[in-house]
Amino acid sequence: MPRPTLASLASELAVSRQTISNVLNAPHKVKPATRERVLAAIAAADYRPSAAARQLRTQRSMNFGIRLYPATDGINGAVLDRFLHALTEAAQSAGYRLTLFCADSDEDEVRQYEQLLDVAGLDGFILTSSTPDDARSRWLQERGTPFAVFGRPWDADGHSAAAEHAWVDVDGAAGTEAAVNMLLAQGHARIGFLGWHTGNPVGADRRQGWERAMTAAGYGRDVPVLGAETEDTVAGGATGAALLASRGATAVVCSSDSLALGAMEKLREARPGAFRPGQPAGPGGRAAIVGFDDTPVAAALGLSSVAQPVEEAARHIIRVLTHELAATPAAAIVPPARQLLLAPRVVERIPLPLAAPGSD
Amino acid sequence: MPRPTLASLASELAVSRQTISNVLNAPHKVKPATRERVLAAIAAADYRPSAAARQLRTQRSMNFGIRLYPATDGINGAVLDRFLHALTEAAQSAGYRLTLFCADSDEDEVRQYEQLLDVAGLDGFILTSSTPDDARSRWLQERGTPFAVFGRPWDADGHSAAAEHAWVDVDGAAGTEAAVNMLLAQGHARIGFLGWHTGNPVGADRRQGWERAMTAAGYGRDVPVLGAETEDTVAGGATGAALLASRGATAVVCSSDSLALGAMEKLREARPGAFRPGQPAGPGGRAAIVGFDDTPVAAALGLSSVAQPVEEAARHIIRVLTHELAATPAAAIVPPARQLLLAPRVVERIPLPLAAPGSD
DNA sequence: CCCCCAAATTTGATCGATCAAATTTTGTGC
DNA sequence: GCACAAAATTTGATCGATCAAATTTGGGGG
Repeated sequence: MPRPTLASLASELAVSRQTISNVLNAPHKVKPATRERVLAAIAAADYRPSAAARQLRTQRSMNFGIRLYPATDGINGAVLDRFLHALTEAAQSAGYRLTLFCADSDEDEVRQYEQLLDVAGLDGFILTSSTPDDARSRWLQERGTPFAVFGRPWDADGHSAAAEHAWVDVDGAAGTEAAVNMLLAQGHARIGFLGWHTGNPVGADRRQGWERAMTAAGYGRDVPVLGAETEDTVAGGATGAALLASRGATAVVCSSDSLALGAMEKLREARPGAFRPGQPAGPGGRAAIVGFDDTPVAAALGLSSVAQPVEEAARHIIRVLTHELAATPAAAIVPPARQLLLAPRVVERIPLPLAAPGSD
Repeated sequence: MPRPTLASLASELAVSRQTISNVLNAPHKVKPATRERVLAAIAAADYRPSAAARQLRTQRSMNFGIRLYPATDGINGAVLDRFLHALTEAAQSAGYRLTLFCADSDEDEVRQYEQLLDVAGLDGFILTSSTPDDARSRWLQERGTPFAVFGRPWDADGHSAAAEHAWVDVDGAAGTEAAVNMLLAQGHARIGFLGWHTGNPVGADRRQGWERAMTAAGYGRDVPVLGAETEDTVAGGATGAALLASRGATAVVCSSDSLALGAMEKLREARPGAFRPGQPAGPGGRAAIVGFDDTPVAAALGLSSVAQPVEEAARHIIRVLTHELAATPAAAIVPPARQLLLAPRVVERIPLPLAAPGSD
């Protein structure tokens, strides 16, 4: 038995195609009695309208596109993983689907947009990283294609910029600030920061939170001494942490879990005492390290880390996009914020006592 | 200016719709001269056929579906990440797109199949894990929907089973076997195995490779002593490794990088000497640990690991699916293997000397 | 009981492609 | 030059939905 269509259902029910269509798309236009009858038949026949036919007529594919980046560093990639899952879930429950694509570069990405818009008729895109003076955003904006970015817009100098388009981001500075405050509460004073040596504005933002918190606590003069930058690797974290330790840091806030992992490994066996703050930071009085992104590695090793509310970010992005695409007379409902900065939260953990001195 | 359509292009060129359609879908039916002329016009107008219209007529969406699992353990999740990327890339260059979806359970997954087939007209599915006596495979098989599985079929008892459907898998046993052989070559003899305590057939397979290699090397009598099973966490790895060490193991092959990470952490500071094989395994003569999946964490920490050729697996899956969906008269070309077991390879690494004794 | 207006329902056209069949063009042999 | 098949091209119908306009139904007032 072939799949039911509007026409087949209509003749069975002795009503017209349009009535059934109205039951689904404009129920108020149908008399309650018929509506019930039609709904029952729809359920009985397991009828589901064809997306292709609908798209052909309405020019809506109910599909968003998202670029998949090559898995560079799976440690941090885990964040995007969670984001993608949450996005899919949110899209699905809003009646949208997600289409994946790959691109070699940002220019290629724009080429893919063009293709996907023409061919698949995608209704919008989700960008998962914003670059300074982002050409992709500009292209989409000019073309009038709905899109939302996970990441704030940055101007060419790496400063937070104003933009028309929708975005959601996590307030990195607030995250490092909270991390510093947690460490201060634990009795630390000489709190270092280990960041990236790239000009990445995201990194600069995270560093700023540390500076702000340190200054507010009256340790502003330590800022020039206790900040270090390196490449975003475990080895870089180890080297950087050693440097900060030699400068007297008893705790380190890092820009990533990779760095934090390196720092943790390095400091695990460092001279006892050197990292002992007023109050012990954890078993064995080891240095306190805080990472960023709260990746599974951090969870596995008992590393404190700043957690981004990516699920919430994803849900909001879908909310904004679907609102934008909704039928116009939505004046009644409150539109979601087109620009939203979410606060992260620090996950405090006690390091796994795996290799604690004296254990076997 | 609106997007060009077959009709608009046709009237411009003073040929019929069908001729242009033929140029794209059956070039041999068109006289070379007209073909050139049409192709030039297509390129000039940047014409791209609408997937929705095409799908409506041909009942082909050029779209595969794949379920996204919640990111449970990002350490191992990184493998699926790479797989997904490779899949997207391969699909894209074959002219297909990938649609994501979420499901709460395997039953819900089948419900989603039904929906996606009816509504979006997906052409096939890719399953990324096979369970013993898999109900999803059975459903797809019965319905005649094209699909391919990343993972071998297992019968209800957890043994490798025969199946009609297409699948690709990585030979886990061959991987652990190779790992053991590598360790043997390094001079180790008492090589332990640390696996999962779940009845998971994938884990059983990996354990078997170890047993096989140990037996072949004449250490068969050690097998009952040097094998241990625990939960798949870093903590489990630490505990398990300690146990195996106490039984005299000088090296451990693990079922996952999580376990290996725990083992490595634990043994990093273990009694010197206890883990020193005939030939030093690495700096400081520490125990040799081999993980599984070659996740970024392993790379970051210098942990040896068994690497799965997921990219190749992904490409093959797309090859099989596209072949299945290709126009029937493909008798001329060699069909790709519908069932394929790929060999993994051991990535040998020297542990990062982060916390080597005597470093600062 | 009829007229009128609003509510409910139906009809015909359309989105943009492909399929199947009809038509025109081309080429060959005599 | 002509008949005739093969090659090339065109025409009309169709996939399954929605839009816009036309038609039918129903209820209230005079």
